Formats: sequence, C-alpha cells, structure tokens
Amino acid sequence: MPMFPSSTVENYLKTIYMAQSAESEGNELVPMGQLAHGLGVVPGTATTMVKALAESGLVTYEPYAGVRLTASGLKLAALVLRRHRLMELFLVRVLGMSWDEVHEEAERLEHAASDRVIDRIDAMLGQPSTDPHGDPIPDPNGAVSARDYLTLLTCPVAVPVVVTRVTDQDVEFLRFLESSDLKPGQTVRVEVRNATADQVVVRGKHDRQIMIGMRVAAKLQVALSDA
Amino acid sequence: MPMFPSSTVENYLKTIYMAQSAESEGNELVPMGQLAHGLGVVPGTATTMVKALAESGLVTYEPYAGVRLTASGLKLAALVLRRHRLMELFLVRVLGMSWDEVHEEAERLEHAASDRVIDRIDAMLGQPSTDPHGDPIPDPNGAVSARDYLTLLTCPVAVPVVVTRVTDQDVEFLRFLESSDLKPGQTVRVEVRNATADQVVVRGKHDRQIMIGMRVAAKLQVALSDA
DNA sequence: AATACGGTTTTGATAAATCAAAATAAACTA
DNA sequence: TAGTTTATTTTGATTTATCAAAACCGTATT
Repeated sequence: MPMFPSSTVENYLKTIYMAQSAESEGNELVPMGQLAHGLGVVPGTATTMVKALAESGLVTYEPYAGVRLTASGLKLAALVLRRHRLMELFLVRVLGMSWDEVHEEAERLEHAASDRVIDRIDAMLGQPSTDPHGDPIPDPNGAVSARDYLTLLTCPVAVPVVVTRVTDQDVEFLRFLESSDLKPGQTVRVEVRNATADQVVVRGKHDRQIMIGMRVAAKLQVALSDA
Repeated sequence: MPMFPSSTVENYLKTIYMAQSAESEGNELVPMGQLAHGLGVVPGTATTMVKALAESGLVTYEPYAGVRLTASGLKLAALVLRRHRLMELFLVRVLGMSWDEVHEEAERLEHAASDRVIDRIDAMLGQPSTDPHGDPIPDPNGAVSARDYLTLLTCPVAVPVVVTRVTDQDVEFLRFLESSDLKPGQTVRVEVRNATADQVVVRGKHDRQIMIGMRVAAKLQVALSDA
C-alpha cells in the first residue's frame, strides 16, 4: 500500500530476505514463526503484516506454509541490506568504530540515510564488495554477486583457509571472535573435527589453538588460502 | 511518558526550541498555531501532543496562551539540535554534499544517530562551534554559547562585515545565497539601506552588487570584519 | 456591551503496528 | 484413526500520531 515503505516494512523484507538466503536454494518459504522470532514480534503480528505485504505485491503468502519475496520485494530488501552494510563499513572505516557495535547502529541508520548519502559513502569507500562481517554488499540495482560456500565445518582439514564471513551479528559472539583472532581476514587451519564430541579445533594466529562447537564453526565462512 | 523520546517528540521539542530562541527574550510562550504550522500538522494535533509533553514534564502548557520548554525539555531539544547540526556539517565536510541539501538529510539522520556516532563526528570535525549555516552547535550538555546579533538589516553601513549565519533553511533560498556569494564566511559591505523601497544594497565578492529585500536582509546575521 | 473573528480546544474517526488469548489447521504419535 | 501437540490465524484491544469539523475562548470592533 504505502508508496514509501516504512522502516517496519523494510525490516520485514530484510528479515525474510536473510532467512531465505540462509536456505540452500533460497526460494524456500519462510515460516511465520521464524519470521516473527527474527523480528521480535508475536506470530499473529507477522501474519497480519505479511498479508498486507502480499497485498502490495512485495511477497507471496501461503497460509500455514510461509512467505517468500517477489521480484520487487527482493530488490527492495537487497537495497535495504545495501544501505545497512555500507553504513556498517563506513562506521568502521571512517568513524573508527569497532566491528561489534556497528550492527545495531546501522540497524537504525539504514532507514534514515538517503540514496544520495549512501552513494557518496559507496564512492568514498571505493565501491566495496563486503562489509566488516564479510557479508556481500548488493549493488545499486540490488544485485549480489554469488558467494563461496565453505565454512569451518565443511572446509578441508589441515589446509590453510581465510575467514571471509561471519553469519551472526550478536555482540557477545563478535567479541568472542575478536578475542579468539577469528575475524574476517584471518588465516587459520582446522586441525581436528569431531562430530561426536561436537568440537572443531582450529590453529590460528601465533599458532594459537582454539576450540569451538560445530554450531559456531558453521557460522564462520572461509575460502581456501591463496598462499 | 516514553523513556526514549520518539522522533515525533524530538521534533516537537526542536520546533518549540527554535521558535522560542527566535524571540528576543527566549522565554516567551509559543502559540499553538505557530507550532502546528512549523511541524506541518493541524492545530488540534499540536494541542493534543503538547498536553502529553506537559504530562512528561518536558514543557509547560498554558491553555489558549501557548507552550514553553522546561529545563529538561530545553536540554533534550538542544541535544537534538546538536545532532542535527553536527550531522549537517559532517555531510558537507566529510561527504562533500552541498550546503543546501543537507538540512533535509539531517532532518532524518538526527533521530537515528546515537551519541556514540555523534561524539565521533564531533571529534573528527574538531569540536566545531557552528554548522554550515552558521547556527551554533550545542555542547554535549546542551549548552549553547550566546551569539552575536547583527544582521544585514541592523549592521552599520559602508563597513565590511562577515556573514556568520543564515536563519532560513529553505533550499531555494540557500541556492540563491550561494549564487549571490552570500554564504557564511563571505565578507560584504552594505551600501544602501532604504526602508521605503524595501531594499538593501550589498557590495560583495569581486565588487559585485547585490540587491535584496529587508525581509531577506534580516535573515543574514553578520559580524564586524576584523580586517 | 453586543458582535464578530481568529486562534484554540474538543470530539470522534482513522491508519499503522502491535499484543493477548481464543480458535483453528496441520503434523505427529500412539 | 483418534487424539495430542505445535504452529498459525483470528479476534478484539491498545498505543501513537494524526485529521476534520464542531465547539469554544478571548480579544478587537463597532
């Protein structure tokens, strides 16, 4: 309905987008419960809102099954993410903020910054392709370049890999990564992976040994090191 | 009532603040009509909102007379203005935007930027005392240094003065000033001031002669040139 | 003083976004 | 298959911010 999407609408689209692209295929239906949880609202609220979004052609809604973005919803969501991620990188690079605090900050600024501002930030940063967490930054048309898909859980063992992306924005978690030298850009090797014990042992900077659970290992995307 | 003031509340406080400080004394009551007009709402809306603000102790409200900020309302308003003006200066200095477009931009960003972000911007700009329009920037406690009070309408004739402040944010108006070389920082002299003809003749950069009406002359604050 | 007028306040409605809790559908289990 | 559990949808209220239009107050005018 509304010609200029409210920040609420932008947040719904963004959350659906991320839930969708967390799936392997990406064209899965996102269940209402998950959406509601991601937004911090009760399920009934999500149902009501999603029906309105379906009215405006931003999503397709299948009762009792879930919701999926349409082409126009997808584009809008990608542009919100573009604003969010450019803003995060800007806060880190230009204002010198720490990578664990910029997510919440960008969460509000993404709705207030116009395209004019965003484009200048984009230019100032040299059209970057990823934000401080390694998340890809969509281009001005909403297109995202396809990404790699190895994690500390799936990559080969004993081979050097570079952390490229962190798929969890929780402040505590990010601080833990920082203190464990597991930020994007860091080179590490998986030494042991033991499903039974739910543990992944990683050899990191200064030959430091870090042990993490498999749930966490899956949140750290990596690429084979060129070196 | 709400512990974290909504952007609506912030805008009411800001508008009352500016109307108040536009008065000579500054402790005048602001009439509802003026407030409503400044916010672009109907008078009834302003009345309702102001009664709520009075409930929360941010303003004192006298029915049929008007509204005035309390000490806490004053401080809050000043901090909103601080965010607004620092943001404007930042957009001009760091992102290289033009001075006529940053007002509307800051109008939205002022509600989304946290103190953390604002403080970094403040530091990066070297704790500036005025924004691109010459408006004073309140300090982190909401205190504003008292300002001069000469305008092109009241300053001595034939004496060089420096434009220090522009008290109108209208985009068209700002563009006009830009094209007439009357931006803050510019040195000019008033050559003729003729109340009957409603004209003020100014000699500006490159000996250029500019003629403006008295209404406009009053919007340009100046200081005697040190040179 | 009676009247008229401009500004202000009330009243009743509306839109957006939400919650709590009851009702319902789907999926699972025994 | 019948019953139970879980997820989803409905229903009815609530909050915030707004408008339109009727009612009202106070001051200025004759």
